[in-house]
Amino acid sequence: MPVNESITSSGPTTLVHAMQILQVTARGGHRGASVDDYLNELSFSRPTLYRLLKGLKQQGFLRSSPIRGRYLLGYELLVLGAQAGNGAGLRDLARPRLLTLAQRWGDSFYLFARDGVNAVCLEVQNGAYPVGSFVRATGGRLPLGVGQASIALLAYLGADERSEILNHNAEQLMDEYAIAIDGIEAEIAHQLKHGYARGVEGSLLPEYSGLAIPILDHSGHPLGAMSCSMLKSRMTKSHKLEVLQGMQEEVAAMVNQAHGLLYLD
Amino acid sequence: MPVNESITSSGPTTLVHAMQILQVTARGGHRGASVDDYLNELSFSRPTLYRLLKGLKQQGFLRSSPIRGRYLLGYELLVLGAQAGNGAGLRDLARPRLLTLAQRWGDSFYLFARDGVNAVCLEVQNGAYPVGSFVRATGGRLPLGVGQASIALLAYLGADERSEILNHNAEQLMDEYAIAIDGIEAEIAHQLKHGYARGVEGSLLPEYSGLAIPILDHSGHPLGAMSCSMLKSRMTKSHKLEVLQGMQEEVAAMVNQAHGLLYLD
DNA sequence: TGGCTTTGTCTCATTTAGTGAGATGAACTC
DNA sequence: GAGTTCATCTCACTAAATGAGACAAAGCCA
Repeated sequence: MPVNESITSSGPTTLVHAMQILQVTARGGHRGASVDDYLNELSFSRPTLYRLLKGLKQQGFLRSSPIRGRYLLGYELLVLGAQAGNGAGLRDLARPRLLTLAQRWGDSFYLFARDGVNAVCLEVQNGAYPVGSFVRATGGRLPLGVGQASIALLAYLGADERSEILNHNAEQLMDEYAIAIDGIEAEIAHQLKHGYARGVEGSLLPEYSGLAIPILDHSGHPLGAMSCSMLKSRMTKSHKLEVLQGMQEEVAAMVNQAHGLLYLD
Repeated sequence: MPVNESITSSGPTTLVHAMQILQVTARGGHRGASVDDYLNELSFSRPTLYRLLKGLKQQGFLRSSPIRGRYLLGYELLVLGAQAGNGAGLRDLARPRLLTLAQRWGDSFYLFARDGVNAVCLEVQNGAYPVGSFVRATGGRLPLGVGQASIALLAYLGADERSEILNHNAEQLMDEYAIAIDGIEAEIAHQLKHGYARGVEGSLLPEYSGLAIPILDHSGHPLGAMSCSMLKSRMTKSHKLEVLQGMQEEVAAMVNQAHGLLYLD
């Protein structure tokens, strides 16, 4: 089965091929990918494959597995990935704060940013209590509309942009998450009125609940969102208010710090 | 000033150029890089630059900054980076354990793996106490020889491989860290005798101290190392023993889990 | 509003530089 | 030591990336 070509479509073919190699490797998880995996899934010759593998290895984007003939993602990606997740320096600022929150309340806290029509998870900090979430780890992506953080992000985009995104995601939201646009718009209204988001109930993860608040820059555009997730049974009125206040305090402090940092060019 | 060409030397030039673009972008931190940055630091024409930028953007490896004409690392790198750091599935296993340790003892705990002649930090979990460390975050790299985790990793490599690495790093270790090979070998001996590493005293970070233990696979090869760092004043004999035991328990549990996971093909 | 700067795109000729086929060498397995 | 798979090499070929410079578009500042 050839790799999905709709995503990795245009551009210099060498580049596309290289990225396809990385994708195939990533799909292999911690076992990586074998020469055959590449040859089966991709559509270029073996010498070319080896040339690219060699190049990617030299750049640190791949490394060879202890198992001969298998390849793993290289640590250079780790460095770049850590950088990539630090958009606006947000991640560094958020990390210790998420930890504080998780330790204090025992729930799990997240930092999200917008990535096109998706929300991408920049950082997770799990607490002591068990938790179910759509994202498993840093780097996880969700279509905007799923989860409370999505709502917090969507609410502060322009109306046109928002409807464009929702329109784009509508089918997927309904099919995969059983979430209707109406529900999302209702929650956006709730976010705008009360300053926090709760997420739309879908068919998945019915026993979990969460909260999210946006992280806005000085002009009101969303830089990201902080969210938390917990068992519904833990979401008592008082706990909700406590956690919400905790999150708001941390985000306010973050934004202050950010302003100190962002504007010294 | 052109980008360091010794690292990014050979391979298909398109690939090299693309990676150079990513490196330049990464160097810009959360401010990314501008068209001029690329044109100054790299040696290809503007149309080519734009073609590559476009390609990289389509692949999700770059995104354009809110500031026009600047580019940031894309979130695809985040996904790949998260994967890359999960060598042997170790990171997923270690993450909650590092958190437990950090919460329990208040010190900072790390997961390291070997990356050629370097040690790369796969995960950090800071505790409540302030801490100084050579690595600031996930993705940080140190020449093998620096820090306690390095010792733990080096100790379980073959003698020939070890001396090759030390030979390679010797100059840098002395110049940048004021660490002598003799000292490293002494600490390796200590690791092998007592099962844990303490790190070699260099001129940097004199007020901090640490411990590390290796994470070995079934055949005794090092998969990684777990380490901790703390103010010297906190390193009492009893605290040291407690932390060490805590780390050993967590690593033992990890290795058990790993064996359960790694061998079901 | 209008001129100015910088970003981004286009065209086209040039030729580099990546490509495929198949053979060969190296490493590990049984 | 035979067999298998991984990795490299050579060489001719031409597809495909490149550079120069012109052109279009988008902010910016007065």
